[in-house]
Amino acid sequence: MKKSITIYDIANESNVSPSTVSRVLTGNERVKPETKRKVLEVIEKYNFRPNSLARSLLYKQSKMIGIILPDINHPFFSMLVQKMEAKALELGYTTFLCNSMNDPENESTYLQTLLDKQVDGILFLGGRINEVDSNEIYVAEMNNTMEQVPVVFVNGRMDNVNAHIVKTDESAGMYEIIDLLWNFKHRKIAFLGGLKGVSSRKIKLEAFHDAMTRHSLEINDDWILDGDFDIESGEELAKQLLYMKDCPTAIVCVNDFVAIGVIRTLQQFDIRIPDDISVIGFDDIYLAKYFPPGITSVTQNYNQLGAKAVETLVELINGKRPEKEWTIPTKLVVRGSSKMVQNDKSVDN
Amino acid sequence: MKKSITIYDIANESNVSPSTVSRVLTGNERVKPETKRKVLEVIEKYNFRPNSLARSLLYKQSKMIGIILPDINHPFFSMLVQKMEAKALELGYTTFLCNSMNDPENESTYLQTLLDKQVDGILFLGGRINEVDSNEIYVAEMNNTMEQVPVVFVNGRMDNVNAHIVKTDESAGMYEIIDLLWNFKHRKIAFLGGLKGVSSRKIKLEAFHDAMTRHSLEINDDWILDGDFDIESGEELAKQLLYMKDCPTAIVCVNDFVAIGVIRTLQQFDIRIPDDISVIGFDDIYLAKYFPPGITSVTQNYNQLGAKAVETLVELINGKRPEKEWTIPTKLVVRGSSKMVQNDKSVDN
DNA sequence: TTGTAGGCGTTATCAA
DNA sequence: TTGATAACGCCTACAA
Repeated sequence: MKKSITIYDIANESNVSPSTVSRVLTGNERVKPETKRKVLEVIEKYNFRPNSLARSLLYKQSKMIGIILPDINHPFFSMLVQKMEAKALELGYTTFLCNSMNDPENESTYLQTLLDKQVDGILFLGGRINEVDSNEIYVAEMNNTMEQVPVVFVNGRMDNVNAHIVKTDESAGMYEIIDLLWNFKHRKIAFLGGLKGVSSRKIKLEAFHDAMTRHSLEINDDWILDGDFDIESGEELAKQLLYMKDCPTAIVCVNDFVAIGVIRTLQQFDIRIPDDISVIGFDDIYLAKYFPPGITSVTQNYNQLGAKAVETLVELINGKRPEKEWTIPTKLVVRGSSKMVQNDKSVDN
Repeated sequence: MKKSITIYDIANESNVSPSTVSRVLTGNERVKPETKRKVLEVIEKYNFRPNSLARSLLYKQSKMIGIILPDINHPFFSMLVQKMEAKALELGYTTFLCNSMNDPENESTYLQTLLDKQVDGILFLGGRINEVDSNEIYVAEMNNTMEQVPVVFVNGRMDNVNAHIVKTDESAGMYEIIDLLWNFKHRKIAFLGGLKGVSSRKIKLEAFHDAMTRHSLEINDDWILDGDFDIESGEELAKQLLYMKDCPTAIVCVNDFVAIGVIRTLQQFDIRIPDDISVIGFDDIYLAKYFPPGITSVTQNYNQLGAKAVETLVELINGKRPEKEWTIPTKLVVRGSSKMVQNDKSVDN
């Protein structure tokens, strides 16, 4: 099928040596303009391009960055990955995407595959670096990986793994949310969703506690429910909430998907959003703006987050010493799902 | 940083020759159990793994598949890509993702990059293979690419490019939609969205015409509006529709995003979905199920589509002769956004 | 300015 | 059963 053509072929046809062709290709050394022209002609003619595998072998760098993530089908990751790819390209790297599908074994396999393929560095998102308690084996594996190639964690960390970290300020985002709700006179606030033991829930929940306490707001533990990160979970948890005698006036969700589920379920029970209950999401996915009544959410500044992660990794690759940990600010986006509490109204069921 | 360790190191430490180490690694030839054990021990000790670049160079195959697509951030593609990756992995290949961001220049660059990286085959989605009129330069480029490596088009084609094609039966999907609407007694049907000159619009629109004619339904050209494939476009087009004296009772959208936009706008104008107007989408993205009132849509059978595309490509790589063109059936999913026309109701404005 | 030779890490062939 | 050698495609000293 593919009679792949090499510098030797080009050299033959141009009546020069392979090294001269190579020189023309790299431009690192000078070649007589005339021979150069001749060689370029032949290169053009055959549409020749050097085998980057052979080059990588020689240079000991592949100009590839590996990205391990749980699931590209989640808008948070697909958005982030898109930004990362763009930044990597800008810096002369291509990216190698690996969906672990949240299976730690897949993560291990991919980690190994990426090393085999000689990527110059790895960006790790979600999965094991998002577990509150890190599994010893995975810690060992990560550390072993990091001996071979630089690794940057995005929005996560692992105990006993001294990786560089780039993350969004999820805590600050949560403070903003509670501040908003406080200003909107909400005093009865719930926190819904997220898997127990997953740090993106834990971080937000801790900030939730802090912020509530700071405003001297009482925390009702019945209103703090864990589940998962998807729409179904939001629906499920909202129902649980509705069975309770006392209901909150505002619900903070671990992400926008949960918020969507919550909103759907509440509406099915004829509870109006935001008139009866305010609902807040997190991540500001594309749909947050469009899902009626528009979801108040916290944007993770995908562009900055992705770019900084890639930049940090590339600096490490180049032997520089970037910040060990870098935090990207978040920003609250207020939309229709939240509003000021109306004194003349109350929710009972 | 990375004092990369080679079979020579392993050979030295095990007091055998590099070739023996290689034999242990590949398992292609027999080695004395005792030496094998010894070598494996050292391999284990250093956590050694062979450099796959070097292997690829020798084998002239990288076990990598390139995927070029417009934008991973669109649920249609992210879902599809996820399935493709899984299937590729199953067949022993890793995937190399490239977001062209709908820029033909990026497509060209990536095509070249993938060849440079010696991928064994390329899956091409969207972009230039989705243009009704193919640009000559891109045609030439595609043909040139196909001389070097097998290429499979997914849901697209190009004039004068004789590539293998795997696609969903978008026409059949549209027939199903019109049949449904017919059974629901709709007689006034609109078609909204999609860029003119993009084939995924053209195919659906042609099927729309066919199906309408088949049912002897009159087609009102004012109700056939083009725009884009996103939510904003759906909103825009719905407004245009509302300005007209006569309004359809059902709106068929080029995809779910457009449908979401249409539904939003109609609801803002106090038009009830589906009581006043039925709205149909296409693609059955994750959110179609959850966006109130639930969007009736056509699923593209992502799993089958992705798997078949990868299988076809891998067969080509292995010198087999798969079907030149393969069509995956679609399936209509009926949800809350469509219903039977109520005779006692009419929509005027 | 250009050519020769050696090496990047691996595997396959051939000989021992 | 094992080792030496050449080859994959490219690049860079070094020599000419």
